[in-house]
Amino acid sequence: MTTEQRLLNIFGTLLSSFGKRNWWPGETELEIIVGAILTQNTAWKNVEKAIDNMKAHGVLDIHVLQSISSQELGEIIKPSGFYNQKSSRLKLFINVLHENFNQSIDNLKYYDTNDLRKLMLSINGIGPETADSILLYALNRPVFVVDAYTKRFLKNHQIYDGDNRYDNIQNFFMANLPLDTYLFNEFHALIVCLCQNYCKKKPECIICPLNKELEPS
DNA sequence: CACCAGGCAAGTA
DNA sequence: TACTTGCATGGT
Repeated sequence: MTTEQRLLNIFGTLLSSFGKRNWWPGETELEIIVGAILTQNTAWKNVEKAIDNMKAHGVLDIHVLQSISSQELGEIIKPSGFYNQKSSRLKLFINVLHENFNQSIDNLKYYDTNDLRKLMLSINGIGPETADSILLYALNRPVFVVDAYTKRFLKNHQIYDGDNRYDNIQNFFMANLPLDTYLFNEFHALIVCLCQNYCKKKPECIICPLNKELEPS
């Protein structure tokens, strides 16, 4: 069996076990981008509170975000933690939209995926996972998102034997799967779902859907 | 009480 | 290149 076949089998098992995840939660591109920054090392539940606060205060808007002070924004997003860092990071991203994209997320669509990724990685506070989450979930680009769950999943199920570097793990998926936005969207969301339910620690993985599939009795 | 959560940057060896 | 630390709230 090729690596591609194995990955697609795993994807199929996860999809039939958990169903479509409908990621990313968020009604607009801006909300997805904001969520991607706010969820850095933070439980999604807390991000929801912060985003609800932003909506209640009417600041989930690129023009309002441009004019509001970093301190004031920090108070609003407090439940998501690291609020001083994150308010600055949000404003840095908004600044790029104003200076390079004529104050419109829509203008991002005219740029090449690799150029956009480099630009985003040049913004302080946006690392590879945040950049790729934005590219995949807000801008629908076929980019595979790697996170702590992905690494645990690969290790626990002995799928990948390369090193632990982000770009190499990402390349493992992208070199062994069709570059399909829907596939990458659903696959990452399913890995998160798997790890949140079964793959927390290695022993618990014995009962996870993947092992049931691999060990027919 | 300790530990973790959909990371990142800056500093150290 | 590969660790370590600060950032901070809220849930288990």
